[in-house]
Amino acid sequence: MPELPEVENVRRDLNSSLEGLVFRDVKIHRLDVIKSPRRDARKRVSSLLVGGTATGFHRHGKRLALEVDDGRVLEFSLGMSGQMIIETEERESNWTHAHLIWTLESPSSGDSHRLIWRDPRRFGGVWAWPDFETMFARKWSQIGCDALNMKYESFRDRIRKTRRSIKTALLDQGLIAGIGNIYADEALHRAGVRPRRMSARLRRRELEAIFTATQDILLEAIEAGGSTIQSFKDPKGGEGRYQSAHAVYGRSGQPCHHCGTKIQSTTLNGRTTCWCRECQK
DNA sequence: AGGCAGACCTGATTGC
DNA sequence: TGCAATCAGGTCTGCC
Repeated sequence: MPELPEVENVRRDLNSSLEGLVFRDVKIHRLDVIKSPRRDARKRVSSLLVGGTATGFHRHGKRLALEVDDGRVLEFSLGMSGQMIIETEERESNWTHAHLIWTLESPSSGDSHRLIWRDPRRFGGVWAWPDFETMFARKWSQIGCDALNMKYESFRDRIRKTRRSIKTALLDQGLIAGIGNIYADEALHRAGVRPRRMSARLRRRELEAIFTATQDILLEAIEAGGSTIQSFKDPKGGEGRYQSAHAVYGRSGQPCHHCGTKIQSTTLNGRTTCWCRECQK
């Protein structure tokens, strides 16, 4: 579900709510949500940040990581339905599919909080790492550069050398990390480029427009709290507001806001794809 | 190389 | 109201 703007909102919420809190305890309700590969992972799994103080809140593309003061890191991929939930003592709910539940404590006030990893569809996962550098070397450096933390030249070079459609290329996390189905369609509409255009044949002008549109839309979406289509909620239970700004995604058959033409919809690489045949060439 | 179908899952929505 | 079919912000594998 969540793309870069949604994950960034989760990161910011965790940062503002959990920084400086101590992980006191964790309850593991489903061990198989932890995907750590190494044999010694079990030792790390058994503690899962417990005893550490939350100090780092990182994101690369759609991936998220929590770091504690002794260096340990937990990496999260939210998949389609992964959710982080922060609750205070007074407001505890009984969540279904709550696979991991931490208790955190404020060293100054003594207040306690719960952090819940919930993932009904279980397309997401959690990885335990000894430190940020190891995670970066083995995981984050292997995926593409972050869509927001990217130079135009690097974007251009990556897109130019593939013969796939531009939409497929934008969705490829190995090229550029963070863009998913919503924001790929939205960026291509704003840039005026059809999703099936071959990446390697795009003009400089078009590549620049796609780059700019991507960055602008991701930033606008972050500021709007992301897009809530069915189920996205930030850690405090809030919904995104960017879905009302969508120009094409989820608007098949409705008039284009710009020219009034009916928004088209098709399937590209198994993903529903929406575009305007007048605004996009 | 790249397109495509299918697999992994549950839940919300749609249509009869 | 109920029940089945369809669809979903994501990856991954394996086949042509």
